[in-house]
Amino acid sequence: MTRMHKENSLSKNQQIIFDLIDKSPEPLKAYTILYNVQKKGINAPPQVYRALDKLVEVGKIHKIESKNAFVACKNSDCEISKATAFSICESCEVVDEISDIKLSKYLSSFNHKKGMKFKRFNLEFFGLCKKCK
Amino acid sequence: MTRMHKENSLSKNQQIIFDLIDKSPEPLKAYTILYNVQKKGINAPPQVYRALDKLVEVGKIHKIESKNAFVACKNSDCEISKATAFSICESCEVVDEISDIKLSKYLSSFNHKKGMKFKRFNLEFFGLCKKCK
DNA sequence: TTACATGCTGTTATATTATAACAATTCTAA
DNA sequence: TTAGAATTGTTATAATATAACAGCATGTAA
Ligand SMILES: [Zn+2]
Ligand SMILES: [Zn+2]
Ligand SMILES: [Zn+2]
Ligand SMILES: [Zn+2]
Repeated sequence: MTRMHKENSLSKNQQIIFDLIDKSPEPLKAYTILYNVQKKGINAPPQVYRALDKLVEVGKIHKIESKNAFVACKNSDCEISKATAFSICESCEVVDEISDIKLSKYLSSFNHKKGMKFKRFNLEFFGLCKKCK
Repeated sequence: MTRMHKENSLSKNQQIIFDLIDKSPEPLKAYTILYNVQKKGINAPPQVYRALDKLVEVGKIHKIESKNAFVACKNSDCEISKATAFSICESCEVVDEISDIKLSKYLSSFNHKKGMKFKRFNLEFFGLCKKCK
């Protein structure tokens, strides 16, 4: 495989899987991804999960924890995913990444009474989107 | 089974499983729960998951989505779990439910630009607890 | 009473999500 | 060019969660 020199580049499998997630209008589950990349020679779950792990690590995608599904970051990689917020429609299941500076600042500077210093947060809002309400 | 008349009461299985979670200093996973209640005659996963679903629904417990584990609500049942926030230590895995009125109000009144009205949120903070940092 | 609806239970089987373990190859920096 | 790191490919298995069906208890309506 033609490999570029460094840092920002994704490996072959990572790129294939990122492209699929990035094109998708909805969060994708790991096995949905697997079925959709088998034609590209990715045959087994570990190949998918490894790529997903890496993509999450570098902030190219996020995991929607309440759905076990993955979306591409729409938000300059969220400072490597330290501060993520999503709106999730309980009816049509559409997920949008929220990018609200005030919200992000507010939560990033939130300090726990018990002396814990937070490095990261994930926030998931649920409701009905415009179309569904 | 002796059935009480209504509302607040939990069924036998629900009570057994709630008691176990409530006593636990840490979040419990479904199969950990299963192993621990087999002596009480709860033998199969659906029995556990059904009780968990109900307990979540009535706000007696919460699911920590990033860990697939359950904790008892420490916070007057969080208005039936409409507004939950947790701190999670990435080292020792201790989880605390955050009850911060200002935070809760701020998030409950947060409105999405795209016109979505939120009914519920779940927030998970990650970091190192006092002991681990 | 009978009939029906609801909620809980028990059970088997299966679906879905995720990782362990190992071998081989490719990339990168020195 | 060579050693380490990252990535890949592969098989098997672990961990998490639900489908489907049957039974029983309670409450309510006919
Ligand atoms: Zn993002
Ligand atoms: Zn919708
Ligand atoms: Zn609570
Ligand atoms: Zn800790």
